[in-house]
Amino acid sequence: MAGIQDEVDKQLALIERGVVDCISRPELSEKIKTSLSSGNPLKIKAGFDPTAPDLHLGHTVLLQKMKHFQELGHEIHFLIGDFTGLIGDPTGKSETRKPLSREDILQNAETYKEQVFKILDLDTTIIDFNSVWLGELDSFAMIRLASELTVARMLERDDFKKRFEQNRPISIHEFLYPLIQGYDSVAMRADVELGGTDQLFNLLMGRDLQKARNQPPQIVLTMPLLEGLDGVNKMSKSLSNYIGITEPVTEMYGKVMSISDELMHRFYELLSDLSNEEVAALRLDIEHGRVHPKAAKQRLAHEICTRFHSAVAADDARRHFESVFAHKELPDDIQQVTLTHSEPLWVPKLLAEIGLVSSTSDGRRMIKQNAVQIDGEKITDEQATVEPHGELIIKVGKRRFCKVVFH
RNA sequence: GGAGGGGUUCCCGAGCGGUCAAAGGGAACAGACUGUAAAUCUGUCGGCGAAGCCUUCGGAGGUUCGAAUCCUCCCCCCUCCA
Repeated sequence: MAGIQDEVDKQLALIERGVVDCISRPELSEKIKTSLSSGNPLKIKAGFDPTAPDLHLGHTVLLQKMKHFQELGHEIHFLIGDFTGLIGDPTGKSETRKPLSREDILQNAETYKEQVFKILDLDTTIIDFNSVWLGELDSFAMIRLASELTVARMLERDDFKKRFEQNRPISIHEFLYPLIQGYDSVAMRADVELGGTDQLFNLLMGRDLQKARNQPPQIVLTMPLLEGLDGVNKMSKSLSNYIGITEPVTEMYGKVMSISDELMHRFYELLSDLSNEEVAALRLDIEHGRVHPKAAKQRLAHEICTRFHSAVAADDARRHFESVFAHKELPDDIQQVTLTHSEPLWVPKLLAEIGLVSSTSDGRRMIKQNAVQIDGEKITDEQATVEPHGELIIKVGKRRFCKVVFH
């Protein structure tokens, strides 16, 4: 019997790592114990909204936690909210989101699948679509569901409460969203549901509804939200402050290197494999000047790139980064454009033509701002022209390169 | 059903007959400083081979020498009362 308790404690330790809320721990402990003694794995649910076809590092915080459960032998359900996506989740932004078409959702779901298994184990992950059971829910059942919850309870949700107090609109269908998400847990008989801290209300809703139907309530675990590249807002596609897990390795490496030092620690905390102690130690080392922050960031960038690409690719990305930005050399995979012209070319026009700037006006501006180099020479005259022969290496700003070949 | 508020350049948001390509902030971009850090400072931020011209202020018309600003109709959003 002592053996089981040890195992329970071991599992709890891994599961609780990085978790913000756990509701509730005793129940979780109990569930694990039951699972161990019965040999039935726990059903772990995590829902994904099918709006963003690209998973980013923010999502991986949650996926890593799912992975932990998977490693412990539990049953992972990757739930794609294809039905809820039709409604539009009111979460976050205080305005209603426009619903997606059926085609979009399916398309997005496919893309999700391709990406999820960079982290989760393909063979033991179960992918569910909530349209399977929600599509069958008739108006009757819907009304019954709605009767299991009060408006007052709904208004406890922060987002709703604020809007209600400020006399801003709340559509009825927004109430339906948490309700339906909760119903998913009922339909799935989930043991545990995972989500970001912003999902707490919705996750608890699952517990309420399960209780209303005499099911053992699910354990709710929330994970911290990862900040985006700006270091302020949460990482999200719509704010374009994200690092997508399918991005080219050099992009990924570069983006990690561009984050602030403060944010780097956060990334270490939430994304790296280092233990909390190691992360804290690293922070101290940097504060005391024993480790250069840049080195620490490189290590982080390398680790992340390795996870989503490979160690070799990460090495390459590092070399690329060093040569282009530290030594200001030209990248080797420079984009090439072939042009045919007989007359001398006005530089702003050329820049626009090859897409390095958005218009000749923009090109003029770049020249005025000393941002344009041709064959290593800075262009200072807006009127400058170029002979249409041979090859030119053009650079705009720090990161825009193009090789032009004239025919 | 009744009363009122509003739609401005990527976003927020001023402007309410000429001096408006439109204040201010944010984002973004460029330059300086660096570790492509961050922060900071400076500049740019509709288009055009350009000290001039052209297209923008929800849509369509109209008044005027002149409209983002006034009028008419339409579309959309919001609030309050019932």
